[in-house]
Amino acid sequence: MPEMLEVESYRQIASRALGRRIEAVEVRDPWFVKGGIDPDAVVAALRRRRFVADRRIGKLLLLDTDDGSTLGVRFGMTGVLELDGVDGIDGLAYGSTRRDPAWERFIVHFDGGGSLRVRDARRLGGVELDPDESRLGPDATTVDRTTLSDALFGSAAPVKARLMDQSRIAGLGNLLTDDLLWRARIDPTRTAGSLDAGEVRRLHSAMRATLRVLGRRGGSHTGDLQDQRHRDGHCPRCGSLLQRQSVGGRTTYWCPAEQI
DNA sequence: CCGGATGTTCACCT
DNA sequence: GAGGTGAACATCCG
Repeated sequence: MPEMLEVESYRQIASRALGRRIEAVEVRDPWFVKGGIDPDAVVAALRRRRFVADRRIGKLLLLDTDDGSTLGVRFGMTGVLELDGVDGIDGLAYGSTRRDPAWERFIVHFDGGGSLRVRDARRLGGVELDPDESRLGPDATTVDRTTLSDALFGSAAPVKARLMDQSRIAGLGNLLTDDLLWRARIDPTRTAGSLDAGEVRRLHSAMRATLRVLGRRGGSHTGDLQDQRHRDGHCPRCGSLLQRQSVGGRTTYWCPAEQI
């Protein structure tokens, strides 16, 4: 479920835990600890520390401790962050809201009884100590037109694949990308490097608009295309039958009449 | 029952 | 080197 809009919501929830003393850390699922580090090392790094800053780069949530280390959290497709029993997705449009204690993979207990919990049914997410932030491009909310243009320049890959390449631009997932390409009226299969200046301009403003509008509406599941993401789905603007095809390894929907 | 689902990583091709 | 494909992870939903 989480793309950058959801993770941004998680960040805001996590910010309420800043300054609290960490009493204990529970690694319910050792497999959930990434980066080739012993789960005990993560526990030791966080014990008795406080989180002093909350950050987000794309879909990666970063919590800095007063000790100079950083806890990185990735949510995969089904990860949810919960603080003191409140889900970071409350208030967002979401699929299943089921809570199964078996899905709790990583728990930070604070002095005074509160807790920060990472729940992930499919285990596609994970936590990591001091993740390599340099592997991510700039967050999509900060990308200007020149940066976008540079990210596309000279690439033979489909423009959609390039937009979702987290090392170029961080944060855009499958749903947001389909929606912004629809808004920009650009065919997702177009070669990234083939877009002219006017198209890059359109793409950039569509990207900004999509993040702003969907952020306000309640997340990446509130896109204009969302209800039509199925076989026989139609373009919300012109009514054409949507094209459905795998692009950049992901199921992609677009309007063959308008997106050229 | 079957196919597909918001993500990332990796092995293996072309 | 660049890009594509499929697998893996585990579960839910239509």
